[in-house]
Amino acid sequence: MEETFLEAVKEKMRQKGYKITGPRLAIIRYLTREKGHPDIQEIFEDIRVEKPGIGMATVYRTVSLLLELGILRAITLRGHHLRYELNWPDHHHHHLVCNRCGQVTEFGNCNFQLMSGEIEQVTRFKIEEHALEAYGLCPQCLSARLDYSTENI
Amino acid sequence: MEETFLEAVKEKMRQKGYKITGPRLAIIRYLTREKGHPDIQEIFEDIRVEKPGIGMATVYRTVSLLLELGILRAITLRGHHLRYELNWPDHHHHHLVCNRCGQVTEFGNCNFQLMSGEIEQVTRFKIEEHALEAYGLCPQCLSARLDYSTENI
DNA sequence: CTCACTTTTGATAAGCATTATCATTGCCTG
DNA sequence: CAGGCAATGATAATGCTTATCAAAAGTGAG
Repeated sequence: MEETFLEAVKEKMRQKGYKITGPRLAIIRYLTREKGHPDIQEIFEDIRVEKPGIGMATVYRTVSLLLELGILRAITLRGHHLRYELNWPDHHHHHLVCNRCGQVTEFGNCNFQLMSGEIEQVTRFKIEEHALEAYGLCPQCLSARLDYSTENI
Repeated sequence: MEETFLEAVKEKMRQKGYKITGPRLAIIRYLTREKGHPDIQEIFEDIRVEKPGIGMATVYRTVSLLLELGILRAITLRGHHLRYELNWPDHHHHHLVCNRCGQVTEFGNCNFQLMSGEIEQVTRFKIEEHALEAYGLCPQCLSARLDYSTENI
């Protein structure tokens, strides 16, 4: 899976005439390993562990290249700074963010298509994509809060 | 409606001990008039028409105050910079963004509650809020594109 | 395999947006 | 209406992102 994806990425870069360099490969490999939603700073720091000489500018340039190629997707949660995730094929999902600890979970249950027809009729837009974020309390913070309420009875 | 809302805002500010000043009032009044989704620069420029002496810092400070009080909501569309809209009571809606011209339209048809139960069961989160954005082509850009395709036949 | 060409890299400077500082102004309570 | 303190506006400082440029590295031809 990871290897197939990596090959597909390389092929896409070759097609567009971009060179497959050490820093770029390191970043792509890191992103296929990392299953979270790192921001640019985290990417930089993690990559530096294995490639100490890498520069911040290269990380910025590589990230925007991968965005342009559709390999990477950017998400903003609560309007905070950008976080990134690989755009795995056939992995439609959305994000659930804990209001207390900030933990991000993915969920796949999305029946947006049930609304989209109606929205298209009302607005006359032709909808191509959508993004959904839900905010609430994760199981850990939920039980912590329940404990706290109990204490106060 | 606008006046009632304005009074409610003032009351909330008084309760929290914030002073009701000229610049703050001007910004709130502007936001109740303006029905779009201005960014901080637009707010600054529009306010300066009626209050030429106002400083950018005051606009930033007032916007974050209004966000803190829940009077204003921030939205990020496509991860671009923040835009703002008043948090009118009982006005649940989402945003539809044109991929070509950037026009933003609101829509109210949202049946998120149909998914939320299932998501809560699967993830064990307690969902409190959600945000949905749809991207596509607005009616104008849609017909422009159709014309264009026709030309190429 | 080597060379030559072109892109990419890393270090650094430059550019913007946002936040902090601080003397002055102006709300608000008594 | 006067005193106290928060808010303002101008400006400096900060921090994130992009631009610049010489050196290094990838690629394709021979």
